[in-house]
Amino acid sequence: MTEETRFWLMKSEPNVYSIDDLKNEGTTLWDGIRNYQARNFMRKMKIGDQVFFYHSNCKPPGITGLMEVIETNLIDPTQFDKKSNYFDSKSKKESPRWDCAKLKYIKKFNKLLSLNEINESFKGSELILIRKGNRLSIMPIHLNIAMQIIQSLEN
DNA sequence: GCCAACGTTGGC
DNA sequence: GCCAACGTTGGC
Repeated sequence: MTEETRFWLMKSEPNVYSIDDLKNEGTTLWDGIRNYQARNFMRKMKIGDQVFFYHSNCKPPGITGLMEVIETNLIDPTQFDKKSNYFDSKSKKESPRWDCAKLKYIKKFNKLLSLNEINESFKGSELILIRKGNRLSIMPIHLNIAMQIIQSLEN
């Protein structure tokens, strides 16, 4: 990992799509993002960026694994799929509104870094965006914070 | 452009 | 199930 490595965090509910699902499949298209801020962050992703996999809406919520960006700027197919929960009637084929990145499984950490522990460790830090009330499902993680997260998970 | 009503996320 | 903290929609 180099100094230029960039880090992100992506949330998913484990009963919808978990780190174990990703481990089994190897790669996944991160589709279904319907929040502009999250989409815009995803657009900034570059191949090789590292991404923390965060399990949300479960007990306990927290960081469970690591992924890597392997493709970017892919059209999200679910926006045109009438059977999908993510179908968007306002999105046109000529100008798709939603796109996504493709992620590769890197590892599942031996332990979970719970939201509690994250909040304890990074109390008052503006560098981490996970906090009560932040419902953004994709967010950048500052390099210093990412290093501390990895260190605490690999010890 | 304002804002009320409504919908969603996600921790608790 | 509750509800805080948003985001979206649509009338005006």
